[in-house]
Order: sequence, then structure tokens, then C-alpha cells
Amino acid sequence: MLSDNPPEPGRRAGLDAFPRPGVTVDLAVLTVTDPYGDRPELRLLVQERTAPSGPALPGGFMRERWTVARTTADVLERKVGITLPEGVRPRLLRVFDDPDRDDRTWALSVAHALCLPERALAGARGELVPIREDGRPDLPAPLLFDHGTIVADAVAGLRERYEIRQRFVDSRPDPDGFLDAEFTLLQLRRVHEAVVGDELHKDNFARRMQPFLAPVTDGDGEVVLSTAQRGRPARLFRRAPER
Amino acid sequence: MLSDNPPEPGRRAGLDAFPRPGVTVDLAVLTVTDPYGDRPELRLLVQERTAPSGPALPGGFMRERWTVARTTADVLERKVGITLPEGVRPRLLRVFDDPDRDDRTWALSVAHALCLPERALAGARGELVPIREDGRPDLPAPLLFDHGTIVADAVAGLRERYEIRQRFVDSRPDPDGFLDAEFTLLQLRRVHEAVVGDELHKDNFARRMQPFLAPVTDGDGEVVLSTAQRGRPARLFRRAPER
DNA sequence: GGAATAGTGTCTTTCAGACACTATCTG
DNA sequence: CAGATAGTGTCTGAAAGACACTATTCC
Repeated sequence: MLSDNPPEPGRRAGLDAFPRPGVTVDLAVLTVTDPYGDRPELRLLVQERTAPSGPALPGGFMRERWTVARTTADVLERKVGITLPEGVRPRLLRVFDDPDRDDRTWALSVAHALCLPERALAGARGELVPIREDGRPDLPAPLLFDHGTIVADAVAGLRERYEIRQRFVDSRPDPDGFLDAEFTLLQLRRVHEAVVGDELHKDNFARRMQPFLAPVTDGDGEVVLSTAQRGRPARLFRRAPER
Repeated sequence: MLSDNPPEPGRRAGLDAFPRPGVTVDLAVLTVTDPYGDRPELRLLVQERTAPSGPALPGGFMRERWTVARTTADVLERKVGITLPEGVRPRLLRVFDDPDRDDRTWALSVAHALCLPERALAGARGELVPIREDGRPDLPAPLLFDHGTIVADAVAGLRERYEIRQRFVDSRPDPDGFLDAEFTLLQLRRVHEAVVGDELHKDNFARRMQPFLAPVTDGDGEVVLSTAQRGRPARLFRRAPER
């Protein structure tokens, strides 16, 4: 194999004879519900399981010669009942390798985070459980297996991407695409607040986001405004072109 | 398995019958050479390989019911000829899952970074190649397979840990332990410069490190100084206790 | 004293955080 | 006009970057 010494002649046949682990992909699926509404919320997709019974993350085995991405799409289709949108990539979090973690067989779990727009989760099997400020899902019972750790990792990674650190931020106002292409500063800020679990000052937020935003203009180059529900209508923004 | 639905009766036997991938652990082993010297350098352990021939990272298959850590120790012992020091943990970087990446069999590669003190690499098989300022190893030929990507990830992660960001840094002056317990500010700064590939101002560096350092004292509570080669002797520091 | 290195004082610039004010819409 | 939301000016404090000075050693 790539990582081993070159095979001696005649060793090839033996390669497949080595015991191999089952490999599962477990998914912490996160979304922001009602992203254009008054109180967007960061939520986790949890499914009830039996034997052992309790809340758990969706996951499944890697089939022969499948990639992680294909396994992810398969888990979403068969177990969640949705399709993986184009361009969304699972993010690797951790490999669980305790040989006794599955008492039936030697199995590795490759844990991934998957952040989806709410729209992609329409009709999904399972429950969208709010993530509390401390990063844990708001559940009466803890998640089964090592799934609590996975969620903690997933939320930490997501919050890091949404924390603005001026020089280091990748220049996307909404890195995981919870909103559509166009949004107002208030809508964007509410989504950020939902993700990081804290309130943000509107003035500082606007200033820090400015470099990554471009106002939406119509055919005449006029700035497009949102249709205000109450108060002064806000400008619409979209992601600024790379500088 | 943990990530699947509970097994139906009689399915258990079939579980092991599913085709499974070979899983290899590939290691980007990084160190800082001559960490107490005048010009420490960040270097990567590279081994020459044949068929295909070229420079590559050490790696090997996970044996039955072994963990990543144990596989790492095994690779280091059998292929590098060193022992994994206590307490050093491989850091997961990436999973390579292209089903055609190994033309002999279906194999996943779980790439890890491993940062070792120079001392642990005494007598290691392979070459310690300097990492250039741009993060790539200073080699005439590129690394084989996807190993160039692994190294780039490993170096980026390491540099992030050594970049001081006041509030976010984990409070260790030398997170990956390239130096021993005691060191002067100059020695610490040279190691940081080797890791991040850039020069650092001594005054600013001293100020930023101060919260994470404690001066070494002898039995009488007197501050211990280094034996100066030239000039004024410097205070010895060690990691400050957690605040 | 001179060379070399250790260590500190301080100025400037930048920027996050916070407050307050002005602007523009609906009813 | 009142209420509500959008958007901006500005002050303050913290901290990074840069410069310069003082301190202590060996020769």
C-alpha cells in the first residue's frame, strides 16, 4: 500500500488476508433554524435509537470502495431521508479507535461535522435539538457512545469559523452557508449570534463584516433595500468578491 | 456497530463478511533540530522509497484491534527505529479515501502529525529535511503520493499552535515540547522562530510569553541564571503553573 | 573600558468594545 | 409625530510593533 514498503513478489495475495476494521462514518449534522427569522437557533440532528436506547447521531458503514463523501450521502439518504446538497463537504473531526468500542466487531468510527442550510433538512427523520450556550445539545439524556464528544468538537469548530479574528478569518461572512446569497446585516448578525451562542454589538459587527460584504445593486447600480417589516429598510448584502 | 441500526438476529455473522478497507497510518514526523543551539531548524523526517521511488513519509497498516497510537508506535519502531516517547500523541490531520489511491487494494490512509523532541529521533532511519519558510520541505523532488499535502497540513497546524494570539493560545510556551523543562527566553524565541519561519522581536516576545513563564529558582528562592557563553547571563524559565 | 547579551520603558498604531447620536422607514 | 430599525461618529482601553535605553557579564 502507499504507506508500506513495496510488496515482495507473492505478498500481494496476502495483503487482503490481513484482518481489517469496519469503518463507520458518524455525522454531527448542524443547522441554523429560521435563519431569516427573528430568533435563529443552532440545532443538531439527533435520532432515537434502540438497543442500546437513547439519542444518537446518524452514521453508517463505509461500503466497498466508497469515499467518506459518498458514505455521508448514503447515510443522509437512507437514514435521514434527505439528499446531500452540492458543494457541502463533511469536515473530519476525529477517529475513534478503541478496539472495544463495538462489542460485535473491530470497528473504527470516523466522526465528521456536516453543516447544512435548514432548507436541506426539510422532512429529515430525527429531531433538531437546540445547542445550548455551553455547546451541548439541550437533551434530558446524554448522547449515546462517544457522540457527545463528537458534537462538542463539531460545535467548537463551527464557532471558531464564525468568530471574527480580523486577519485570520477566511473572508466569508457566512462560511457554512446557513443563509442564502443575500441578507441584511441584522439577519447575518442573528445567525452569528445563534452560532456563537452570544450577543454581538450591531455597530462593531457591521464594521468587522464590512470588508467581506458587498451591497446588492439592481440594474441601474442602485442599492437594493430589504422590504422592511418595521422601521427603516436595510441594505441587502452579499459576499464580497475575493480581494 | 455503534453507528448503525441494531443488528437483527442472525445478522451478526454477516457483519464481518462486508468488504473492509485496509487502514494505514501515515506520519508527518516534525522536530526542531539543535533546539538549544544558535540556529534551531524545523525539520521533517523523510524516508527514501522504491517502486515507486522517491521521498515519502513513514507509515504502515493498522494491525488487528490496534489503536492509532499503537500503530504509530509500531511504525516508529519497525520502520524508523526509534521508540515513541511517553505522552506524545499523534494529531489527526486528514483521511485520504480515494478508492484508487492504492492500486493493489481498497485502503484508507489516516494521516497524522507527530512532533518529537530532537532527542527522541537519535538514530532514526531516514533524513531530517529542513522545512522552508513557505512550509514545504526543502527537497529536489516532491514527496510521493498525497504526502506533500499531509506535510503542509502538519506544518500549518504546528505554526498555529506556536503563533501567540493572547487570548486563544493554550498557555504553554512550547506546546509541542521541543525544548526541555528549562530554557532561556532567547532559546525559546529561537525555537519559535524556527517553527513559524520568521523573525520575532525579543522585547515583544518576552512580554507576550511572560504570562506563561515562571523563573526557575533554587532552594533559597534565588533566581537561577544560565551560564552565559558571552554577555550577561539570562534567567532560566519553565512553564508557569496553570492560572 | 569595550563587546556582547539581558531586560525594560515607552511611544505609536491598530482595533475591539461600548456609547450615543443621526437617518429613514411605517402608521 | 411616535415608534422602530438602520447606520455612523467617536471615545476608551488593551495590546502589538517598533525603538531606545539601561543592566550585567566576560575579556
